[in-house]
Amino acid sequence: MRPLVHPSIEDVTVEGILHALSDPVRAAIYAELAISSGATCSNFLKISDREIPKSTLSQHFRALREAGLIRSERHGVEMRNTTRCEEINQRFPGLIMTIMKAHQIQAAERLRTAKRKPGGKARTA
Amino acid sequence: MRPLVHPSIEDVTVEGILHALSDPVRAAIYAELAISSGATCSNFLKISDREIPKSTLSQHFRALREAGLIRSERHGVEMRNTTRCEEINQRFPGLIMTIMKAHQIQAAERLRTAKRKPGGKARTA
DNA sequence: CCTGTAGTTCGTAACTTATGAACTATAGAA
DNA sequence: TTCTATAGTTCATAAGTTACGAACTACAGG
Repeated sequence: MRPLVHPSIEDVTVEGILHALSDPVRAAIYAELAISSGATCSNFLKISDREIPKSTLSQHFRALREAGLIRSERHGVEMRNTTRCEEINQRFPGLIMTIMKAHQIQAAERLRTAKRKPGGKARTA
Repeated sequence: MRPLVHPSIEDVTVEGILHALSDPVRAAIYAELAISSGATCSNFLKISDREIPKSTLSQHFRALREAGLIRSERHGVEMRNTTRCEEINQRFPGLIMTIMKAHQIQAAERLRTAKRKPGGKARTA
């Protein structure tokens, strides 16, 4: 089994970070990890009311890891994941925090909108 | 020819913004537009030392437009593009600015690294 | 060594993106 | 009005990426 890849901080790119966090599932995982550090992969088999298959989750963790957003370490049979936010914040000040904040704002807004028109989804096509 | 789509600001999503700006060509276009407002599509046929085909450019502009990042208006035979940064900044404070700043930091760093090892590209695979 | 749990890899189907060729839209000249 | 040039869009398709089930590896505890 190929060893885990963790890019060194100089190899972390903005494109990579943005791409990784542009997926709602990955953004949710990352947000959760930022709070409950050390969570394992299968803590996320259910996230934001959605079932995610194990293989898909594994790929998402790989994407986060190879973008340099998280660090994963094997502990016995499971994988402990932690964010690399301090390092990234050194290199790109405020980036992660601002993105997470924006995701929060959006989530809050969605809650409010959902209450008004449940199940709705408008488009100005 | 189908009319231009500009999502209303409430329909703009963080995922959409991140995805749009996670492409280096689109990030470069957006950065340029943020300075020289009103630029046209073909002002970017050459960007960051790369030739971009017209059809590809057109798609990139569409991506930026449909993510809500820019506004495009026909003026005679050409298209004038402007950023929607004020609107977005209202909704997601600091998001765009921080991302552009991070891109700048990275570009500056790349210049420095390029001087040291010209043509190089390392990986911690 | 057997079993269970945690996660990875592989193959493939579904989706996305890049691009050349052909098209539409507009301005200005003949 | 028609002709020509310029700016940009659309379409078809090839190339690349992503999702996910099935089969696998890795480790812990009987």
